[in-house]
Amino acid sequence: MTQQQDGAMNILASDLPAKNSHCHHDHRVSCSNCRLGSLCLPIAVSTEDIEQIDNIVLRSRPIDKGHHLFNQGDTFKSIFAVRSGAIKTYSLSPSGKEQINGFYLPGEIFGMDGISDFSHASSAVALERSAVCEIPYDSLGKLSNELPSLQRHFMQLMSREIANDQKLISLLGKNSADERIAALILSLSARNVRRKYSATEFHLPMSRTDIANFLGLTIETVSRILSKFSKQGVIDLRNKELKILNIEQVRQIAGIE
Amino acid sequence: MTQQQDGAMNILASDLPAKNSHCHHDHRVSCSNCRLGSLCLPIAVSTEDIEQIDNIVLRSRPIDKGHHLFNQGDTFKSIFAVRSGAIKTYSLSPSGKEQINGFYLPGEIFGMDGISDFSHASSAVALERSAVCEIPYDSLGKLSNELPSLQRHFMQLMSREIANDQKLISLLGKNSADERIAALILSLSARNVRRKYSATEFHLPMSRTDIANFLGLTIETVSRILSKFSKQGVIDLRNKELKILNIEQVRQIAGIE
DNA sequence: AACTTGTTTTGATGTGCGTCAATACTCGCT
DNA sequence: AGCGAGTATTGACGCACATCAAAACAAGTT
Repeated sequence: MTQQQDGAMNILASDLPAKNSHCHHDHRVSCSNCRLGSLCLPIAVSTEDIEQIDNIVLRSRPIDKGHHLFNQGDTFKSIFAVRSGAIKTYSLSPSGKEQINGFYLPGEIFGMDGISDFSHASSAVALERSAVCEIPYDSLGKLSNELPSLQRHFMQLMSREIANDQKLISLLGKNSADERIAALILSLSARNVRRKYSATEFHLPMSRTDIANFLGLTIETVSRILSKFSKQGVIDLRNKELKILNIEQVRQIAGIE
Repeated sequence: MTQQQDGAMNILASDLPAKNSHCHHDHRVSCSNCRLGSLCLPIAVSTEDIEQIDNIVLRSRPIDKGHHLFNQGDTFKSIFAVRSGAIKTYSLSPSGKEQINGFYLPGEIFGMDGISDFSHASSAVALERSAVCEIPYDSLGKLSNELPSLQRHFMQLMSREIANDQKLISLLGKNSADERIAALILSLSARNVRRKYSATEFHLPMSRTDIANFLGLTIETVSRILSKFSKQGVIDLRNKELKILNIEQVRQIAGIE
């Protein structure tokens, strides 16, 4: 039943358990003062432990829209947490087609696909001016040995990524275009709530093309369906500003309840 | 380039790095004597360490076709390795649709989706009479603290699962029915090779319905396309016995090279 | 061997979404 | 304010795959 509610909400990105503190908008700010509060790290970490984590986190200056954090094939060194803005990760298939694997919003972690063979299986690019925290993997590994709760949390993040990917697989394999788009809207809404923002009114950081690519549709289909939802009075969409007018109906379309 | 080759092959299941030894057909046999040889555990593990692993692994008696190892929602306690037979994992969407997430062959690990919230996000069922090793997660966690290489290996397994899921996402989002089926055939072939069996002649453990479900198609489409491949002389398929007659052409259809 | 039950194949028809093409909007630049 | 390049919308049409339906096959049971 809890299953049900979360169901179509978390199709994207690592929807991490709302827990501890780390990372910030100002790129010099420490984890302990981070406005994202309980999104990044495990709640079980004590105050002095947070300092240790602070020490290994690299805080870069903001990344401009369109700039890459890493590219497919790059040596894997770090995982990343979004502080502000939005990131997409994508990979190129052998035949050269781009597939977007996820959108990552503030408080979410990405870059974990590179662990298995020490090279990134995807590329990561900023959808808008963004700030990220970089967490070197070897330091994290060492620190995990001393802080079991950190290790457990990290495992959970990866497991959650798997569970999310599998929801997306189901969405792509079984659902109509209407359902996919409704599910995406609900996912973004839920993640916005987690960040203490409005459930019904927010900015879409990605282009229509990105939405289409991510959902396995064409840009025309996405556009048409969004227009249809607008005409039906389910949403109000002007360019990238989305207002959900009837969230119950969005849930119905997505096929939950 | 290595990317390319592996590309459409590993769309399913955790295609683990061919490494160390553990697990067997006879359900009493220890990891060190396991015929699966280098598939399960990290190569870096020394002889006495393997004994430690041996001690925590539970070897059940064979599971009959159709019997479940765990169900969606069950408390997560263990991960599993296939010793013989074949397992599928699937999850039910909120609206009750079944989605197969992966097929697992001997030497492959499954059940890692339950770590994030201590409950399984999917169900696992035997496609034929199968034997599995069960590895309790808490014992594994403790042991990992002492054996860093074990921990690293486990992280790699999870990361690989993520990478595989993402290949499947790409397949479902971007590829035609022909391409999907060709990719599945290549994946099974590659995994068969890893187990030192024929690349071109093997048994399909799953039904047409399962193939269709997994690939986001209907059973009729799967059947038609397999018939077409047969008529074209690309494969020879009698019931569930598959012979690949022209693997180059299968690669071409799958869209690699 | 005949009967049952489930699985797979094959055919005829329909439709959701892709493709192609043209128009409209947005935003940065000068 | 006006221009230009990217991005989004809308329409007309076609096709790949789904749906519906029936026949063929497989495997176990008596």
